[in-house]
Amino acid sequence: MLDPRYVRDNPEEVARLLLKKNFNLDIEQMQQLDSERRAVQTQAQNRRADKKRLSRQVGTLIGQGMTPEEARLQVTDQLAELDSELAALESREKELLARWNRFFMSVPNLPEEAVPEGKSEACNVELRRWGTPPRFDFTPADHVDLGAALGLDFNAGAKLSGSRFVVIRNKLARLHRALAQFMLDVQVDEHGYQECYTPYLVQSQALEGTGQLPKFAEDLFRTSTEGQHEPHYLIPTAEVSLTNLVRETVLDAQQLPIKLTAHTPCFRSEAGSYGRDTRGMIRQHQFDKVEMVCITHPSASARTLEDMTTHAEAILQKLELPYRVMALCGGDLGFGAARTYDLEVWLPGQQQYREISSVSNCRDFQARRMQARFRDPETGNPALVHTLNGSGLAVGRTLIAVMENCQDARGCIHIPEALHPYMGGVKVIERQT
RNA sequence: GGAGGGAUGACUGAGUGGUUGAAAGUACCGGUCUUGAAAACCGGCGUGGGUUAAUAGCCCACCCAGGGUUCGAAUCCCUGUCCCUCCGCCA
Repeated sequence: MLDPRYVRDNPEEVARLLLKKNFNLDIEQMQQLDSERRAVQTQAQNRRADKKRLSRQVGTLIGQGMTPEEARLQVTDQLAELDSELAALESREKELLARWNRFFMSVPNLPEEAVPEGKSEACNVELRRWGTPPRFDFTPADHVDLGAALGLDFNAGAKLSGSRFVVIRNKLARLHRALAQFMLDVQVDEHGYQECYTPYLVQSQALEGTGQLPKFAEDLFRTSTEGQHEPHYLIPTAEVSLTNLVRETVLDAQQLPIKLTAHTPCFRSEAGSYGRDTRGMIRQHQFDKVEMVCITHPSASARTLEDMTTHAEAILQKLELPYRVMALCGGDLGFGAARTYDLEVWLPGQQQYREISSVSNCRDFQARRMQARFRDPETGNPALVHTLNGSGLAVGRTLIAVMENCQDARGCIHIPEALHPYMGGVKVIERQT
């Protein structure tokens, strides 16, 4: 959530920045809702103050020796009047507050000034490249064709669960596991993240904290509401579990930064992406990811975004996979992000770069929703932390990248050296047939 | 699945209808003392919102959440959520 006071005081600037993100802020509606809410709230508060004074009077009168009945009689007339007034005011107050909340919870984060203009991913700006796409003296196959003989089984996935699911077998499954282990080890051992194991099912509050709810319910898988339990949602990313670890806490300044990582499956309904990336395992309902989350002092988040990006890049470099770093334009930024870098890996089968990691600075947007704060030694008061998240990396897509970049003319996969310790001696994945 | 016990401020923990936003302790901040530090002593110390030029005052709300009883609720009643203990079942 944006700081409502800031929005109130700087509506034009806020609207201008939101427009960069393809979000049209209706200033008039916002101001009307905001001022109406405050007006009604002030009135209701004043009536409540009156009422409080009356009940205190009763207490005083009883203390002076009056019987409770007598004392009560002193205030009944005034009270009846107040009560009817209050009832009307309070129901309006409640309704306005709910509307106000819905409105402000649905406004995306402001992009930073440095974010490039642009409506769609076509306007993203390439910052740098690493590595050179491999040259083949044959036509490189994509991971679907390669995988057919190596244990990548989309039919089995469909049989069990429908479209956008996959079963992986044999050495390829081992490679998938090796990648996740390798990534987690690098982030923990080399970059100092704390390894976490977290729930894959969370409650709605957690998703509200990170911004998936209330706006993007259709992207999530929800458990049935059978019984009286609150529904659970499958996490669309470990960002939800890790970031919400600091929800409703006041941290010591010395605890910052907090660096967390976890390897989890992620579940996305992919509503609205029908027909996109239907071939292969680029876009699945279930995929594994190693996630990095940093909780920082507000002054450190810009720097941390750069650091986290290099932490994600380190994985690709160790795997010797060519990639480029993109600064997302305003129109391509996620709901909670103020600034995002995407890492795109080269896929020879598609002859293009495809997203494999996304690193975002959410500044205080999620922190405000979560009430995640630290005690600021300067003021002695709690202040909102900044939150950042990034993939380090998406495991499924990394598997694809390794397959396509490390294939040979026979359709075998040559495992990058960094993974050898994780592959139990296997250096080449041979075709089965 | 059965039986019971809980949820109070950054933390520990009192408090069962009337200036209680809430004792006490810890932590934290300021001061005295000290060469310095520690200890001791004194003082301060919740969050959100409204009003406002104000991070000054004043006001409202908040003792898990939502309803209710009452002139008045942290305290009584109902519902829900979460946590814990014991038994059963179970990866």
